Amino acid sequence: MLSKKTKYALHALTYLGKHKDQKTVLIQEIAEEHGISHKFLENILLELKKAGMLGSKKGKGGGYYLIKEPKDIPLSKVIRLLDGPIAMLPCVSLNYYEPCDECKNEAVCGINRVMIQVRDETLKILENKSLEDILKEE
Amino acid sequence: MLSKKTKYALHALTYLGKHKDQKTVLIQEIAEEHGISHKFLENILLELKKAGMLGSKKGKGGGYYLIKEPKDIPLSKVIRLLDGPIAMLPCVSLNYYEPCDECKNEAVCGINRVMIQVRDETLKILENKSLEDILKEE
DNA sequence: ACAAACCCTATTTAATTTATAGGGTTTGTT
DNA sequence: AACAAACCCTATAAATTAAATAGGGTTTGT
Repeated sequence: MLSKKTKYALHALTYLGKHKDQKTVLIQEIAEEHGISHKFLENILLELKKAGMLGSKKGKGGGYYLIKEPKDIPLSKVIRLLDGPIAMLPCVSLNYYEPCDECKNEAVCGINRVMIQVRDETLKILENKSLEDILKEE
Repeated sequence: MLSKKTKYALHALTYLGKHKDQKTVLIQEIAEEHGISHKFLENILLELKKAGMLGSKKGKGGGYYLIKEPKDIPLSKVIRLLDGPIAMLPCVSLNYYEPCDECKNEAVCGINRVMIQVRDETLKILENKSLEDILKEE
């Protein structure tokens, strides 16, 4: 299941997507809309900004705004950023690889092989769904 | 990522699948093979048994054995049993549904809609991969 | 009778996630 | 130039969940 961080991120991105005619949107506004703690959401928006999905403006009248087209923000990117690996096992993760400690020999592990297939097929899904798909449904 | 419980379950099932010529296999044997605590694994095998995937024999000379054909043990079943929902959000889970508490109106939530699609496609994958696929790779 | 091996429930420990705290920096307005 | 609004950053605490341990109970072959 997605962490709250990722869920909040998706809600925030959706909100920003729906208000992209405005120059900026306040953290407070998004937080209130979804009942999220201001400070917690702030950390999340910061991460999204560092990852290049959002821009922000400081000072009075500032706020956040989408810096990319919704179609260029795939779910895979958001999930990886806030939740980490998409793969089901560390030993098949493309971005966060680590050996599994209960696995004696990865080279001959059937679980590993099957999970690589699962990962590839799952990635196809998550790379093809974007913020745009969410916005189209609202 | 899969929990250790699920990983251990998959390793145990694989081990049992590779030894299905024997009548029974000891917990201890599987535990040692993969460096798992005997007691922790015991709990997991119990769950697999209650779910109808394994049989067991008590007393001296007893142990566990596969009660189903490997092709009839889909990954989706193992994951759901030990890890819970496959869906990414509680509000789109088929087996463990719960409303999302940060969602104001599920009926008009684009995230919900898209995650239903993701769930359906993910399920296709996990229902079509079975223990047999793992065994074929070893 | 005895010991091997599964069966069951409860508790403890460790890890991770979620949330809070507290100040720092930038910038528009007066 | 002062002030306040609003983003920026790091560290710590609280809550939740996952992982492991504990301790005995029951069955069964020899």
